Amino acid sequence: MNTANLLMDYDIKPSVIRIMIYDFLKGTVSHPTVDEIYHHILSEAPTLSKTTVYNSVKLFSEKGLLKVLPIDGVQIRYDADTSFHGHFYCECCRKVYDFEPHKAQETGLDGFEIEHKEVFYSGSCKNCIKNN
Amino acid sequence: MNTANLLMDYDIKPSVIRIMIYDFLKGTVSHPTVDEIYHHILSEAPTLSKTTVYNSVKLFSEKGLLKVLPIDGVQIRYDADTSFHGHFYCECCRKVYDFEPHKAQETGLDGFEIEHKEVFYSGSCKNCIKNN
DNA sequence: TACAGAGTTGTAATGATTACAATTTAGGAA
DNA sequence: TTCCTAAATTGTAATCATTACAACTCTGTA
Repeated sequence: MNTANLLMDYDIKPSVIRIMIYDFLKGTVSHPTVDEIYHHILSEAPTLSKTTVYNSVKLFSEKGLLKVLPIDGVQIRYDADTSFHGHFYCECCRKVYDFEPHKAQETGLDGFEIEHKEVFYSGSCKNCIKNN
Repeated sequence: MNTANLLMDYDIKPSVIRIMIYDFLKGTVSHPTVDEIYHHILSEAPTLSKTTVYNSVKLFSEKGLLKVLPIDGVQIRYDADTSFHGHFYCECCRKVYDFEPHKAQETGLDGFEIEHKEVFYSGSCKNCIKNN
């Protein structure tokens, strides 16, 4: 499916800039930050504002089109692959790798040194559901 | 074990303030932010500086005494329970709950509405290990 | 008492993110 | 086409968590 139709499926008006941002995210495995998205798109859209990037990724994630990865506590990263998978953050080179966490043995992390494991879920807790 | 000895076991000089900070973290299940730690300890130690809290939690986490939880991308939270367990972030009330992720069915989240699941590991990747 | 090192403090700087008002763009109606 | 309206985009300023850094304080020891 082309990106314009995909965005419309998610109730997002497919402007040129939004398509460029989404295509960049979809075509990379590096889980970019806003700053990286901004600098990449800037070469094709010289008048791009960083605010537009923030607006777009916020809209995309609200509509469920992006995963938000607050991995290192400094910059938020974004992932266009919304299927369930794990993320490995290398504290040395700061790259983020995908892996498959559901097996008994993780696949995709052979030779990696895992120092910390975190499982984060989010949503609404019982109390908040009751009070709404 | 008392806190002073515990800190020494982790190679941390047990100053009064460090003991107060660790005891507060150990005695709560709320996974506090630096700001929350600061305001809580301030009533007992009126000259406390927020920089000291930052220094202390940084030292503790480097020594492996605290888990760092960059859950919401805004403020980092800290957890004195370093055993493996999952964290559920309620996007409504912003509380963080512990749960047990290793069973087929998560325990501790009955009645909760899980909207997002993230699995984050960190450490050193294969390339960085090879180059060191 | 004097000294050294670590702990603590306060201020200033950094940097990601957000708020907001102004400007531009796109698309429909007259 | 021209006008109009709403949404998209832009740029600047503000916010806020975190870090850098230099000054000060405390503790223990010779």
